[in-house]
Amino acid sequence: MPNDFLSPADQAAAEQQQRLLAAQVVRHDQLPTTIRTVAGVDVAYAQHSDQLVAAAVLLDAATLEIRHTAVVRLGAAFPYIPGLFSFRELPPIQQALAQLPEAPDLVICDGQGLAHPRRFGLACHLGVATGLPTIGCAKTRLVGSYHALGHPRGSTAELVLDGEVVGQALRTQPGINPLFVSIGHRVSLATACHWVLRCAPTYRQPETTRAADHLVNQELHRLLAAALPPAPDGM
DNA sequence: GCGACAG
DNA sequence: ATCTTGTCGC
Repeated sequence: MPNDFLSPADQAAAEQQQRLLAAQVVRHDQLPTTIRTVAGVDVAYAQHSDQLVAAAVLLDAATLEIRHTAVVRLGAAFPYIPGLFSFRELPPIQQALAQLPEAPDLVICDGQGLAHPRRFGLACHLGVATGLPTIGCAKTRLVGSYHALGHPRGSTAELVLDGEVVGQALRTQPGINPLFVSIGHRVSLATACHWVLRCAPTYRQPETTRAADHLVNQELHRLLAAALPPAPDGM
């Protein structure tokens, strides 16, 4: 019942749902004065399976050390369609987040926030659905255009769509492809970039995403191994 | 009509 | 995202 809005009857209904919920996105800072924990979420799946594996990881915001983790498995209820990504990945992600012993002060998502055709990417959807402050942090662009950015770590370039700044291309490591950061919910674009850069001191991707990615792949491999016929040990 | 298209 | 083998480098 509470998940009805996550499983629209068809594509048109899903898009209408996005237009409706997009009005609820808070684009300014409305998060704790002191951020103590930051969470990462990610999803993985096997091509010939309808099973989605999602993970939520809670990191200490000061040290970036892992404090808690949660992994869940759930059947896919929606196909992957660019622009309707959240209807596929949000259900398992929300379940994983709910399994954490405590709610995070901030969540960094693996996907877009406002940098979306209807200004309602995964990060916005998760934020509005949970009320948590969220940031969109994607590896590639979905919409908008941007100019070349500098090579140093921390260089940025505005991502523009229909004359509106919907995000920022942010270089987290010198000379390495930038990430695409956008507002999810209750976090301004400047603050979002600040936290993504802060969480990515060593690698291109923030530690939150890296930790969640590692967990889902580990769980996926366990699933695949358990599903395959036991290999004969030829000795 | 022809590309582009988060994960 | 997933599939897929080796290769180059710290």
